[in-house]
Parts: sequence; C-alpha cells; structure tokens
Amino acid sequence: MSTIRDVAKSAGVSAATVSRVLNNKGYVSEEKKEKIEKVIHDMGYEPNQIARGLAKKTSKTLALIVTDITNPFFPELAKGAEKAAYLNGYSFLLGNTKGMDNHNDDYVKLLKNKYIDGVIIASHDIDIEILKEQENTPMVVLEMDNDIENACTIKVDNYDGAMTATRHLVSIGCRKIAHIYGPQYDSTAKERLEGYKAVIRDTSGLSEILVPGDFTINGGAETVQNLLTQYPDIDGIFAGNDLMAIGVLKKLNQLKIKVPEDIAVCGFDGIFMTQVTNPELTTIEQPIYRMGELAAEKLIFRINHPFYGKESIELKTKLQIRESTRKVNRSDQKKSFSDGD
Amino acid sequence: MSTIRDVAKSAGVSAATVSRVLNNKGYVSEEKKEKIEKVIHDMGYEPNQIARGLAKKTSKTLALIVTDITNPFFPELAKGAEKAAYLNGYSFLLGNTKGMDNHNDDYVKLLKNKYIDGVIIASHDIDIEILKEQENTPMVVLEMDNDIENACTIKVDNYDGAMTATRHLVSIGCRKIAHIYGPQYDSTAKERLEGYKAVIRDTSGLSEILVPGDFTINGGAETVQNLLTQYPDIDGIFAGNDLMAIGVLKKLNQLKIKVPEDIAVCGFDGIFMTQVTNPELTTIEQPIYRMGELAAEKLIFRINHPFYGKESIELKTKLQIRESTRKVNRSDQKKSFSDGD
DNA sequence: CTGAAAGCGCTTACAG
DNA sequence: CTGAAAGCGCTTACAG
Repeated sequence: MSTIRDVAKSAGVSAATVSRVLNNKGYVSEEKKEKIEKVIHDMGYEPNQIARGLAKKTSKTLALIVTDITNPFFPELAKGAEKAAYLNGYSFLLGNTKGMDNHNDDYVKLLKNKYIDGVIIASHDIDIEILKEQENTPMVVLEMDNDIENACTIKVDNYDGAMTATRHLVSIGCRKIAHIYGPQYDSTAKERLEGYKAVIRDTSGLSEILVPGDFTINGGAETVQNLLTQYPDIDGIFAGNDLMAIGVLKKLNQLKIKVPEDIAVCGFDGIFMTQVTNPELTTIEQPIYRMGELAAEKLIFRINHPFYGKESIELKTKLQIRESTRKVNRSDQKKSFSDGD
Repeated sequence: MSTIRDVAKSAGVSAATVSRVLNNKGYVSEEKKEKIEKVIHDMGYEPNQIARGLAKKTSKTLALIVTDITNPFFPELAKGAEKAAYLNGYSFLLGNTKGMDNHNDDYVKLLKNKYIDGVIIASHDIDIEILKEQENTPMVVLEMDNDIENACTIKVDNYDGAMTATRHLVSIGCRKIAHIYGPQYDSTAKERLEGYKAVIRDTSGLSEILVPGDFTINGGAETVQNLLTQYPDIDGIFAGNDLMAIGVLKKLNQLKIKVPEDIAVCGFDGIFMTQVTNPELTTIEQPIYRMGELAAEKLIFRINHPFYGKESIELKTKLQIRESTRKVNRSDQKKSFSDGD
C-alpha cells in the first residue's frame, strides 16, 4: 500500500499539497494538480481511511441498529440503506439489539470509539434517553416517536394506513372486524390501533373487537383461538403487522377456517413473505427499501450539515389487495360458520 | 472523551504505561496497574479504536459480504456472525454484492483502506481470483468451493443432504421424482444435483427427471409448468433450495394440484419461510445461524493466528419433515392426477 | 519495571 | 500557491 508520501515524492511536491487535491480543498496550481492526479491514478493510491479518520475524527462509516435482522422487515431496510450509503462512499456497520442483553449502550460507545459518522436507529430496545445524550451524532430514527432534539425521524402514516386497511375490510363486506394490536410502547402499534378505532367509530353497525398481540408470527397464531372463542362470528381480522397476520393465517388454516371465505385477513408492512403465504396476504405496504435509502441519504446530509435540527418525514402507505381479502358473499358464509350466537 | 494522556496524568504515570495495562502486555508493577485500572474505570475511559487502529493496523471490525441480505438465508447467517463477533469485541460491516454492478472489488479495497481485520465471504459474485490476491487477509468462505490458500471454508454436506432428501421422497412412495437444480457455477447446487443423481441411480425403478432453476421463488414457479408438460406423472419434486420449493408450492397451488397428495415437495436450506407456507415445507435444514457463528469464530481465530493455512469444515444437515411430504396413498393419487400416459 | 521518543498515515493552520 | 510542522490518540521498540 502506498502512502501519501509516496505520491508526494513521485509527484515532486509535499504531502500537504497532495492532501489538498485529495480533499479538493485549498489552492493548488492546475499544473501540479494534474500531475498529482496522474500519479495517484498510476500508483492506484487510495487514502488510508483510518489515518484520515484519526486526523478528521471521521470514519466514513455509518451504523444501522435494528432489533433483529432476522425479522424480514429489516433486511429490505438494510439493503436500501446500504445501497445509498455505498453510493456516497460510506459503509455500514450492522447491529442487532435483540438477544444482546444489556449491551445495547455498547453500541453507543462504539459510535464514539470508532468515530462512527452517523447512526440509523430502527429498534425500540435502545434507550431514548441514551440517544438524547448523543446530540452531536447525526441520527435518523425510524418508525419511532421521539423527542430527540437533533434527529430526523422517518415513518409512515400508520394512522392513515390502518384506516385504509379497516375500510378495505368493510368494503368487501366484513361487519365484525377484529384488530390484533401490537405492543403499545411501539408508537406505530398505537397509531394503527387508533386508525382502526376511528373507522369503527365512524361506520355505523361496527363495534370494536380488540385483542393484544406481540408482532410475531407465533403471537399472531396464539391470538386466534382466543378471538374465536370470544367472538365466534368475526368475519375480518386486521393484524397490526404482517408477521401476526401470517400467524393468523396459519392458525385459521389449521382450524380449517377458510380465508377469505370465512374470515378475511389483512396485515400491515408489506414484507415479502406476504406473497408466499397461501392465500397471499393483503397488506398495507410501506416503502421499506425506500425508507432505508432515504434514511441513509438524510443521515449523510446531516453529517454534512451538523446541528440541522429536528425533522420529521412521513411517507405514504399503499393498500396491496391480495387473495386474503377477496370479496365473497359474506352473508352466506357467515351463516354457515357462526352458528353460536 | 478522555484520552490515554488524561488517564496517565491522573494516575501519575506515562501514557506508555497506561497502554501496557490496556493491552495487558509488558511489565507493570501491581501497584501502578491497580491505580491505573481504577482511574480508567473512574473516568470511564475507553481507548479510541481509530487511533489504536492506526498504530496497530487493526480495526476490530470484520466484514460480511453476502449476495443479498434480502435473501432469507443471509439474515440468519448475519445474526449468528454478528453475535459471535460482538462477544469478541468486533463489529460487523455488511456488504451486498447483488445490484452493485462492478463495484465488488471496491469492497476489497475497503478491506485495506479501513484495516478490516477479516472477511466472511458468502457470495459468488466476488471474483475468486481477487480474493486469492488478498492472502494476508484472514478469510472464511461460506458454501463455496475454492482453492484459496489461506482461507477457512465452511459448508454443509450438500451431497449427503440431497441424498437424504431424495431417499425421503422415495420412502413416502414417490416414484417419479424430479429435481430442480440450481445454477451450476454454484458448487452447492452441483453437489445437490449429484446427491440426487446418486440415489436415482441406486434405486431400481427410478429415473432422472431434471430441470434447471435459478434459486429464486419465481424461478421455481416458472419451472413447474414446463415440468408438468414434459412429465405429467411426476409425484415428487426435490427443489435445489427452499426458495425454489416455495415457488413450486405457489404454482402447484394455483394449478390446484395438491401437495402432498398429488405431488410431494422437498426443499433445501431450512430458511424460516418454510414454516410459513401452506402446506409447510419439508426441507434439508442447514445450521444457518451456527454457520454464521462458526464463521466469525474461525475468522477471529485466524486474526489471532495469521497464516494458519487452509481449513475445511463440513457441517451436517438435518431432514426436517413437514406437511409437504406427508405420506399418502400414492398409487391412488397418481391415477387420478396423471391420465395422460 | 518505566518513560521519552518515534511512528502509524493523514490533515490543517501557519508562515511565506 | 506551497511546504514544514504539529497534531489526531494510540503503540512499541529502546534505553535506562
């Protein structure tokens, strides 16, 4: 590996001058500049990022902290983020918080010790208070309400999305629509719940049917039995996320309850798996990849514009209609299924 | 952020001595050592990795290069690797090769410019020849035959796994078993194909039914029509990986062909999605998470033992029997399904 | 056992 | 416009 000194020597200038052309900063005569660029090219010289980092307190690397990369929502996010970062000369450190015990603030320490230039937070396991202390670190927070001073928050209009989902179920003829809501420390779960409630409230003849879930496949599945016992005549389920909807689908399938004939099911997120289930799952699609991309772009912008202040971005969701909410003649079906009450 | 000098001053020693206790290297009197450790603790001092890196040509970070983190095989791998790395004080850089055009060797440059300590390769998109040149970089290669001098290769016994899959289909009564094989530049695809062939060859009454696939869901689905036209009486499909098996399942479902009653389906890999399909998919399970963990462990070992030489590790697969290969009375089924020949 | 000095490979005032 | 010098925060021979 050649160093800046090698380049300088070969070009007959000082290291400082080479550094100036490298950073495109300060005056360099056109003549020397060209000479230096040629030498750099010929030698295949690349600046050592570690040395540069030490001098500039910079690393050209970003961190992406997710709950669990194994949750299908995150890989797509990560890919979008990585792509955008990469195009701007940054690389990406990945951190999972789930199953890492109390080590979460170790990730925060890392930010300092490795001069991580900025961080994307997509995990509720990180303590907001700790985050707040890092006010000098450019930060973008995903899908999570927060009162951090100097961060960009990117989320989807969950309230609107949930309304769309619920209205869609109404529109295909569902009249007993249950909602499986996610953990309420998660603001997205909260907003989705509110969206559901709003539609129920504003539509005559409907009433709230609520059951708590934990945003996992198994959690969704476990919910079903409970739901059917209490409300044997439900004809639609709006799950707070796709994972739970997938669990619901599995369970209904085991119970020989037909989707969408007996019960229609709608999820939320738009993860890829929704196209793999049988029947395919109707869902409220978030632009996941785009969110990752945008997060990285906004982050890099903030790196270049420190203390930019608070910013909130809300993206639109899109109703993706699939087999699990195909319109069927519900009055017939309901009769044959619910004979209880 | 306090520096080593702050610690030294506060402990009344030189920076060199502090460095010695930090690195647990060289002699330090017990008395000073204790004093220094106390100061370090009290100040909450943490060594700056960038500075340390520049001095030691080290970064305490690893790179994981995958084809596409969006492929469900990789997140689990990444998680295992990250966990193991994390426990050893390393962090992880993630790189996707797919969709990155010719920029792949940029990843390799990164290794040098950021003093990446070691790299796990899980992508065929990286040129083996380029890899070979990096003989000084500790490296572990996953699921890929290679002749790199100084690397650890970790893979699964694909040949054996494919035999197990094929035999399993035979054991539930299948007699016309097709294999959708993956791209043959991929050594795992090759080995799986060989395993299939071996069983067909050694079992009387069976003959090879082969069709090429591309290891994707859509690719698997597209294969089906073709297969059914040529061999309307097949009663079992062994797909070269789970993704293709999932595609097959979707297509068969669309065609109202029953799994497992008409055709039994078996995949390979053991990705989580196989539990989400309907019916759930029988598969040859690889210990994916463990492979990631092991990869990181071996890599770190190599970082501490440079030029350790070539090493190959082969892990066992496990047949995971699920609904898609439930035993049914095939002679009946076949009749009702294939009326052509 | 310990400290002063040099060095890792850059960048950035400063002086000219 | 350019170079010498100092500095980023560590580590590691070297001398004592």
